[in-house]
Amino acid sequence: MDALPIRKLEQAAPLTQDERRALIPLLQEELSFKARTDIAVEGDHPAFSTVLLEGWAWRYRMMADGRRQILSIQIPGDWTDLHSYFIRTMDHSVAAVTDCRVAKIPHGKIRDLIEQHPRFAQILWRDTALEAAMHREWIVDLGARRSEERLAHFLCELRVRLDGVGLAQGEGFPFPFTQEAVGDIIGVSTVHANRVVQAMAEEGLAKFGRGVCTVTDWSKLRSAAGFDQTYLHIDEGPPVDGPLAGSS
Amino acid sequence: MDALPIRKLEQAAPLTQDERRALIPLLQEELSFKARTDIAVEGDHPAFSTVLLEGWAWRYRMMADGRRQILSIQIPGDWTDLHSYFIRTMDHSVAAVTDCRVAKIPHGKIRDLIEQHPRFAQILWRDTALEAAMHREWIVDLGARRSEERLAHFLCELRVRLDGVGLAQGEGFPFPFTQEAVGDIIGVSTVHANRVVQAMAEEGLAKFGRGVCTVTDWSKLRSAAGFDQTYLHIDEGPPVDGPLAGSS
DNA sequence: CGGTTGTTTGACGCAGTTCAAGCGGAGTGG
DNA sequence: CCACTCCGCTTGAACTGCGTCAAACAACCG
Repeated sequence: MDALPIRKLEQAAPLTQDERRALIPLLQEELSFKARTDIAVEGDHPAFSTVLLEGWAWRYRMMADGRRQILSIQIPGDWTDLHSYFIRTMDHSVAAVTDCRVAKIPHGKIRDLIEQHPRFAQILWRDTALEAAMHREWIVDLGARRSEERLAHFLCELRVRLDGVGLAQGEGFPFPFTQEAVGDIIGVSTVHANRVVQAMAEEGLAKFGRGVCTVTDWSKLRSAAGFDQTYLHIDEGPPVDGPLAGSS
Repeated sequence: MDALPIRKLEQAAPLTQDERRALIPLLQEELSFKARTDIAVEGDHPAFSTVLLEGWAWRYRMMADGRRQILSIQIPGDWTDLHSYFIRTMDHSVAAVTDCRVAKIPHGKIRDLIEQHPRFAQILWRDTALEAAMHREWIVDLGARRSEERLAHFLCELRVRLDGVGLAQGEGFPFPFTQEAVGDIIGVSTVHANRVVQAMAEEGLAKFGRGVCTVTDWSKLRSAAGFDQTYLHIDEGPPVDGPLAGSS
């Protein structure tokens, strides 16, 4: 179960036995967060990074007048704030959506890990690049898709990512979001989020209930969303002449 | 002039004489692109990364029905596709906005550079993290700000970034975008982009003309945009216990 | 069983889109 | 040097997606 972060990193390239042995101890120090509490807050200067072991989290940004924008969703295996390794000041907050367990990894230990096993720099860096790619897709969502496409696209992304860590079973998958949260994800008001949700249920695209989303016809949802999973770069393998090529 | 990419990397941490000597030869192989031509296209598998030496570029994504979303703006000193070092398939395109000169750096040479000077992994990785931070800000823009705030915010970001590489002089700065492009940046139609541009001129926030944007009252524009430059992480210094701390 | 949190509905208004046409400046060819 | 063309900018009018306000309802929980 807690090998999840490792399994996720290995999507880039298998780890050697040595690398694995070096990484595992770093995942031992755990923190727990209750649902709806902050893991890191805008303005903080964290001295450690965290990896999500269990539960859901999100990045978000509050504006002066109370508007909130959710920036990305974190599922088990994701690094919740790897960037704090490079960037001193948090420019957004991270919160637990459900109850969470995270591994706490002091920056100094990441530094040591990379010094002793330089390939980790590349592996973690790739993770940062993937996160940027997901951000770009959200920019396309918010800038160029209609609200119903956006929600459909979000569901597609979520399914593929959950699948990657074995958390989506068949048609349904966990969906721990209120409609207010859905609105703040796809950039519409709560009222409109409700209408989009209902419209999608009526069209037979997706149903929501008790923390679960059920999709009966994925290909229909995919085409409604215009979803193309290239940007998630799953099972793609590294570039031919790239840093991780040797081991694939 | 061509030391720009180096100067930009040194915002994170000064390079040693050795590192500098290793980096400079990589910037020697140049390519030129005419305005409005593609530097890299969605679906490509680039074997090299590029750094912008002169001119402007942008990342963009086309959708099946012709909608276009611009994902980020590149100015001299920026890496136009560093991520292709890790990610085999381009999930978006990069185009020259004006005539451009870029340095072409084969992935193998980046690999060698990092092997011989491991600190470059950290320095370039930080660049990727900064790009992700800018993407997040655009997500906030498109999801939670009104169109006029968005344009104001975009101008503020641009000014700060241009300032960082010495390309903004006083009140005015180069602004090589058509109104159609402005619309595709801030996620509105061309017609509406025109109305926003005019409204901002009337309110005395910003004037546009002949490839130049003029802002007489920056503090006014800043507050109209709700601009806070934290997310650009300029002059912030690295985290205390982070990888680049020793040299600041 | 009352309070709290999340969902649903309706009415109304506004921000932004779409379509369609006209305008002006810059470049090009005769 | 003028005429033509193209491209980008501008304008108006009708339309629509989405926001806002306000209220009711449903579910959960102590």
